Amino acid sequence: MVAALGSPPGPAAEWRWAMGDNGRPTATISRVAEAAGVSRATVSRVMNGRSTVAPELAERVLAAARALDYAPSPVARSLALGRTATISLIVPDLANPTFQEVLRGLSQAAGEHGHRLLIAESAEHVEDEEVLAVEARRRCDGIVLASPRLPAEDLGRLAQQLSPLVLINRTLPGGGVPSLSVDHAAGIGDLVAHLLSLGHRKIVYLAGPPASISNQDRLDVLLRLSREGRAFELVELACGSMFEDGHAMAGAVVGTGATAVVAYNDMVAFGTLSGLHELGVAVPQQISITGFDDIPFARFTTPPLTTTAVPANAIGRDAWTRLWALLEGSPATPPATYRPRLQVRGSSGRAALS
Amino acid sequence: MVAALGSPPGPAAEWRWAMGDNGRPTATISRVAEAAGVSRATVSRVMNGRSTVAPELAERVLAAARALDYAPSPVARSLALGRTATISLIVPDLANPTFQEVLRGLSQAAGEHGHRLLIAESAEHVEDEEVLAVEARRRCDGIVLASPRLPAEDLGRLAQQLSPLVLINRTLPGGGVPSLSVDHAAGIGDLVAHLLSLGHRKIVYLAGPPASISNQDRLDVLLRLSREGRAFELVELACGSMFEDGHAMAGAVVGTGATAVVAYNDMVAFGTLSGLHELGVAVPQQISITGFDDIPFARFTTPPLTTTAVPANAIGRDAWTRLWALLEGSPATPPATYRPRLQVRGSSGRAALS
DNA sequence: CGGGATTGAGAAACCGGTCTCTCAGTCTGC
DNA sequence: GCAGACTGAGAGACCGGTTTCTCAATCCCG
Repeated sequence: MVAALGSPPGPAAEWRWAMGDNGRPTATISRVAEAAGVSRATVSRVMNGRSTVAPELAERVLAAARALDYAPSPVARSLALGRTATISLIVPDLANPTFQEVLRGLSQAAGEHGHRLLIAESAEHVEDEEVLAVEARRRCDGIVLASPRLPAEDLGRLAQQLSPLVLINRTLPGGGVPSLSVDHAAGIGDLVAHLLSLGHRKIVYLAGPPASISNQDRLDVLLRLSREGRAFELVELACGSMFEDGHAMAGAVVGTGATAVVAYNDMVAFGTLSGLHELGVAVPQQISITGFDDIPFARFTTPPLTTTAVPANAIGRDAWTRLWALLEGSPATPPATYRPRLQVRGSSGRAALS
Repeated sequence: MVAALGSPPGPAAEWRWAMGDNGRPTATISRVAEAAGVSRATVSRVMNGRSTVAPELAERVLAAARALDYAPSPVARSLALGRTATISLIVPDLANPTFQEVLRGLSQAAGEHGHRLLIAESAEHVEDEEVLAVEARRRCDGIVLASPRLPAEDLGRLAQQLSPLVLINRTLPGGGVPSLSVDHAAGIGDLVAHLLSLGHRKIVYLAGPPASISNQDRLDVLLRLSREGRAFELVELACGSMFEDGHAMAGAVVGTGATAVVAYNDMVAFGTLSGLHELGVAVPQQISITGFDDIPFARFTTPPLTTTAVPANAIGRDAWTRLWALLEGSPATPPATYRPRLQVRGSSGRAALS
C-alpha cells in the first residue's frame, strides 16, 4: 500500500527514469517521496527544514534520501524559487592582473555565502558587451560589471536591465547603482608629486585605450596639474594597455627628451622598462618610470616598479558585499572610492640633467 | 476571443505577473503566446526554429516577442532540456598564473561555442573539494578539474560522479576520462641537462606541496637522474608553491652549498631570486635558478628566469575541445601530454667554482 | 465533553520552458 | 471524387522542485 503510493502503473514504468552515471536511476524528489511513502511536499519540507514535520517522518525521508543519494536539483530549485544562487562577473580582459585579483576576491566572498560565480570576458567587442551582459544576467541573480569602454548613456540604459548590478571603475549619475571605483586622480596626483619632488619637469604620459574612462581620468588630472601648477611639461603619447604597447613606445619616449614616464598601468610600465633596457637606457638614472595598479609582479622587475597600489582583491570582496545587500533587498549603497597607495620603488629616481 | 485565450480570470489578474525592472511584466512564453494568439508550443517552435511554422504565424510570434522584449528563460530551458550550456572549472588556486591562463583559454573556447563558465576555487580544503565538485557538477553539463592533491582512489570514485569530466595535470588509469597533462619529467630533464651542461654538480630541488602529483613527478625524475647518471648531487628542501615559500628558503639554499636551484615552479623561483638578492647572493654568478611554467612575468625578473614553458592557454582550449566532444556523445579521447619547452634566460649560468 | 485553535501533511498549482501526441485541414494519387 | 499521406498547430504531459490551500487529527480550555 505504502510502496505503491504514487508509483507509475505498468511493469516497464521503471525505465521511464533516466539513468545516472552510476547506473542507477537519477534521484528525484518524487522517487524519494515514493520510497519514504510521503508526498513530494513533505520531502521538500524536510530537505529545506521548513515548517515542522513529525520526527518519525523526517527520519524516514532522510533515510530514503540517503539511500538514493538524493540531492535537490539546483536547476529545478532555481526555476521554482526564481533565484539561482549565482552571480556573474563581466570583465573586458581576463589577462589583466587587476581583474584577476578582483575575480579572486569576488569568487571567495561569494563562495563563503554559498553563491557560485559565472565569468564572462567581453574581450575586444564593445558592441557585443551589452548582449553578453543581458544574456549573462538571465542565468544569475546579479552582475558585477567592469566596462571601461562602454559609453555612459549606453551604460545607463543597460544598468536597469542588469539590476541588481554593481559597477567597478565606473559610476553612474543618479546613485541607483552601487559602484566601486579607484580614485585615479589621487593616484596620479601622488605619482606626479613624487616625480616633481625628484626634480622631473618633463613627463611623458603613455595613454591607455582612448575610450577607457580610467584613461580619461588620468589624462584629465595630468592636464590640469600641468596647466595649473605650470610645474612641468606634459607630453601625451598614444599607447595602449598591454606590455607590448609599452614596449613599442620605448623609442618614442626617448625621443621626447622627457626624464620621467607615467604609464597607463603596470603592464605598460613593464613593457617600457623592457624596451628601454633593450635600448640601453638606464632606469631610473636616465629615465624614471611609474606604473599604476601595483600588480603582484611589480615588486619583481628590474628595477622594482614605483607605482600606486589598487586594492583589487578588496574591491572584489566589497563588490560581493554590495551585491549581496542588493539581493537581500537593501537599498543601493552609495558609490565608494578606493584611494590608491603610492608605492615608491626603484624605477623612479632623481631627474637626469637634460 | 483570441485575446482571452489563456488569460487568467478576474480583473486583478494582471498583478499575478512579476514585474520586470522596466516596470512591465516579465515576458514569458505564455504572454507571448497570448499576445500572438497562438499556443506556447508554437512560440517555442518559432524561437528555436524547430519544425515548420506558417510564415504568417511565425511573423506574428516574432513581432509579439519583439514587442514584449521576450527572450526564453535559460533556467527553464535548462530544466526542460536537461542541459545548461554551462561548464565548470575547478582549480585549487586562482592566484596561480598557470591556472589563470587555463581559465582564459577555457573561457574563450567555451564562449565561442555558446557555453558559459562557472568557476570554483577549492582553495586549501582538500576535504571539501569533492563536495564542491559534486555540487558544481549539478548546475552544469561538465567539469574541467585540476586537483593536484586529491588521492588517486578518491579521484577515481569522484570521476564517475562528475562525468563528463576532463582532468588537468592528472591521469586516471582505465582511460575513461580525458586528461591533459604536462610532461613534468621531460621538462625537469631539460632543465637538469641544461644545468649539467653549465657545470653544475650540486642541485637543490625546492619541493612543492608534498601531496601534489606534479611535485611527485618532478621529484621522481630528479631522484632517478641523480642516481642513474651519478652526474650530480641532489638536495631536496621542503618548500611550497608560492612566492613566500621560495623567499623563505633562500637562506637554506645558500646553506647547502649548491650552485643551482630547480624550483617547483616560477613563483617559488621568483621568491628565491628575491630572497637571494636580499642576501647579496648574485644570480647566476653564484647560484643559478630555474623555474617551471614560464608564466608571463618570467621574462621581467632580474635576471629573467630560465624556465620551461607550459602552454596553459592551449591546455585550456584543448580542455574545452575534449569536454565538448564528450557533451556531444563522442567517446573519451585518450590522455594527451604537453611537452614543456625549455626557455633559457639570464637566471642560469656557468657553475661557480666551489 | 464539546468546540475552536493549532498542527501536520497531502493535493494541486506554479515556475517557464520543451516535446510528444493528436487531430483537423490540405495535398496527392488513382 | 474519394481514400490515404502529409502538414501545421494545439492540448497536455513533463522537467524537478516550492508553496499555497485545504482538511483531518489533535490539542487546549471552559
